[in-house]
Amino acid sequence: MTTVAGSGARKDRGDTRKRIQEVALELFVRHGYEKTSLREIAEVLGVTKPAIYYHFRSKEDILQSIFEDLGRPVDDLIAWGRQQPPTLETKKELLRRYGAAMDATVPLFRFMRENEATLRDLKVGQEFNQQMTAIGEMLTDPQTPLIEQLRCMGALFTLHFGTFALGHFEGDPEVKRSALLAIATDMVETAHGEDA
Amino acid sequence: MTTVAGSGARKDRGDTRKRIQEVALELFVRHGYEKTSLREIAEVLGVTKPAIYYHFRSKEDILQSIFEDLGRPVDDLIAWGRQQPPTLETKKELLRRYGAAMDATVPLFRFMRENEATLRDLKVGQEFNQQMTAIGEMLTDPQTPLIEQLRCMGALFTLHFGTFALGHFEGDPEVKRSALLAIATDMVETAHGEDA
Amino acid sequence: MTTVAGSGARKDRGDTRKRIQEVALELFVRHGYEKTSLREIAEVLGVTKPAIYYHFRSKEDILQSIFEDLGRPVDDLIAWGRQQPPTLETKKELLRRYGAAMDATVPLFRFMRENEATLRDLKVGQEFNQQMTAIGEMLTDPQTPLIEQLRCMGALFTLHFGTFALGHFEGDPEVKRSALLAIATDMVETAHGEDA
Amino acid sequence: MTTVAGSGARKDRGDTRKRIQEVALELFVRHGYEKTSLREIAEVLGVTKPAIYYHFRSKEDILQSIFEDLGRPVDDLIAWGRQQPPTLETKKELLRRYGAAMDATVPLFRFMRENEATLRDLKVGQEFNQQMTAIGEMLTDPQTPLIEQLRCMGALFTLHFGTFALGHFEGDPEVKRSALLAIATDMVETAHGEDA
DNA sequence: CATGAATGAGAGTTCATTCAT
DNA sequence: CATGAATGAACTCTCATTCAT
Repeated sequence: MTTVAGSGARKDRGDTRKRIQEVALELFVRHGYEKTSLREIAEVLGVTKPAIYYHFRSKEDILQSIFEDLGRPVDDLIAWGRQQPPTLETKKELLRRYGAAMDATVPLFRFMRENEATLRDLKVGQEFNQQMTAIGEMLTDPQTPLIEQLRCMGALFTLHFGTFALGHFEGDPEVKRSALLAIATDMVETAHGEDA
Repeated sequence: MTTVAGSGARKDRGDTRKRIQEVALELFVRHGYEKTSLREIAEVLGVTKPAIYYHFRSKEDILQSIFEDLGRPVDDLIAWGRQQPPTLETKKELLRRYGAAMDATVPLFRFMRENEATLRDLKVGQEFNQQMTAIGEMLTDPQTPLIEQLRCMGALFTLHFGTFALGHFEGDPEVKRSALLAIATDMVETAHGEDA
Repeated sequence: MTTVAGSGARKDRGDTRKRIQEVALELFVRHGYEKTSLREIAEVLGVTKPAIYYHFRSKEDILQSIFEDLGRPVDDLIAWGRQQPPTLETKKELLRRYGAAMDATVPLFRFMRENEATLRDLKVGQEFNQQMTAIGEMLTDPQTPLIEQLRCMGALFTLHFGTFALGHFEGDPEVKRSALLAIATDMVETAHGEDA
Repeated sequence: MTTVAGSGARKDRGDTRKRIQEVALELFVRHGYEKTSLREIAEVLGVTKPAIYYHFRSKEDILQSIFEDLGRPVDDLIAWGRQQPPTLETKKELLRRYGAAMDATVPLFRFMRENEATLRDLKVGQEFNQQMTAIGEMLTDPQTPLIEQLRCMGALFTLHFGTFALGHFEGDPEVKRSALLAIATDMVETAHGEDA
């Protein structure tokens, strides 16, 4: 009935699953994970709750799947970092790539930051924590003085949390982003004893 | 109704209210605000739920009161800052005092950071956000180049979020704290064109 | 629609229907009727739920069909019994054949016994109850004293429920079964005033 | 408001808990455990579902509590039996008392029998099974021939399941009960080599 | 014959909150 | 000050069942 092949815009295809992820992430970001109910997600999508359960086994599973799809860039980044020599150049590249990865998935990162308590005992939250920790470890060299380790960590925080605060400042987004990266880079250079 | 400071020996010395706050904060920090139920709080305290409602009008009210009591140092800090000239020295002192205020109430700050999404539409969360913003504004001078504004903000982030990460590093807590403060101070000095 | 006995090589030899029955009975026995979901049955079979609905109109229909296929021996037994004279010899033969019928379909009987409450308002459960009652009536002669009627009924219960308890005793299954039958036979003989 | 001490019929007292148990048992017996919903129980009682949860932690907990209250007689019986010598007289007394215990709690026993599959993986069901097994073991002497062991078990089954079937027979309930007990007693006497 | 996708109904459970006492 | 008892609303999740394909 609703058939006919042709070109165009079908009501749904196999994209329901993806639409669930999109809507869920949007609502998770807006209201928080706990306060977003499946009823709400279903309502926005115009389907019923069980329809969601056809595609995902549980509410947590929706989140999990979002992370698996969107979190990959950071996973890749970590894998890449582990194969590089721990030089200053590597660290600067790490920051550059991390900033880019964040930028591509700001909502996900915002969600992570804002729901830390909730995610703590959700499998997915622990994985994310490990990601952050892993990158932190690549940036900080245990051989160096404490203050320099902390400075590298500060570089990461400046970049990470600063990204979310960029909205408070005026100017071209691209310019703001590279300014932020420049600051973070300065910090690791300072930590390595170079002149800024 | 509200506790009177005044004189004497009250039946339970009015500390029930305080105990509720303490237990609540501890559980809020541990499990998150949403996932902490009043039943749990009451159970830990060994009282019944209505007993809590005698002291507080709602769950949110408990949180509110905690902030009013514990968040005052930051309020005071902001008030102080507003009366100072916007010099480098002021900024350095701001960071120093902010670090000290955090230190005195780490759990509260941790809770804030980890429950941002939840708190966002709770009155108290907005107030906190204003606090952070207010301090940020005192540190950043809109007249200076964007990158230096961002650097000052990075100093705040480094200090703020770094505090929570200090546990990952070895060493005397006092030493770690002052190292962190030194880094933040470096950053605002750099922003002001001074040599680090 | 319904399977045709007839000739030839069907694509999947019509055994899908039978496999559904087998798996369903096994799960019904293991977890109970209510707690066995069609999803579970479908999963074990490696097919989808609608595939089951192709063969059966409803969950209850699956059960119904199992009974029609496996419950026939008892139906036949009842038909046979109704054509015999109500002698002691007939009763002994009834017990013998009932024991044999049970033995051939222990799982079904076990399922019946363990899900009585559930089955009560399922058509199939009522039919089974009528079976039990019918056999009971053939064994008990309303003309005889109450105690002897009860004794005959006790013979049936001993045989029926004892069968399920045989696992608790050691020994050759065949030996145990005939011992049980012997006891039941003793009882009806006693009821008929014969020496055991 | 609804106060006033005096004699009479108060709307509730502390008996809500007991009323829940009564209604629940009645519905469990009538429709089975699984098919009885808390909504139904609440509706019959004229309260809301959470009211039930104030008194019981879960649906299973309701059942558990019913058993703890009503199942005690059998527990006591088992305790008593374990302190007696394993004589014929003891066994006869066991049957007598078991019959009496059942009679006092027919609905509970009926419920057990009819919901075996459901209860199997509910803690309470396992406990009940142990009860039955315990009494069976007191009646059967492993030293005697298999057939006599089975006969004793048959005595228990006759008494147990016969009790539920008594409704099918006419006559004074008291008379029917003692007839049933007499049959069971006969059986254990026969097993002990005595003349019936 | 079979599947992917969806639905309506309802389950058990928990929550913040409110009375009368 | 505090309790016992209860409520309304909402939650996550599961079920048997039904389509169009």
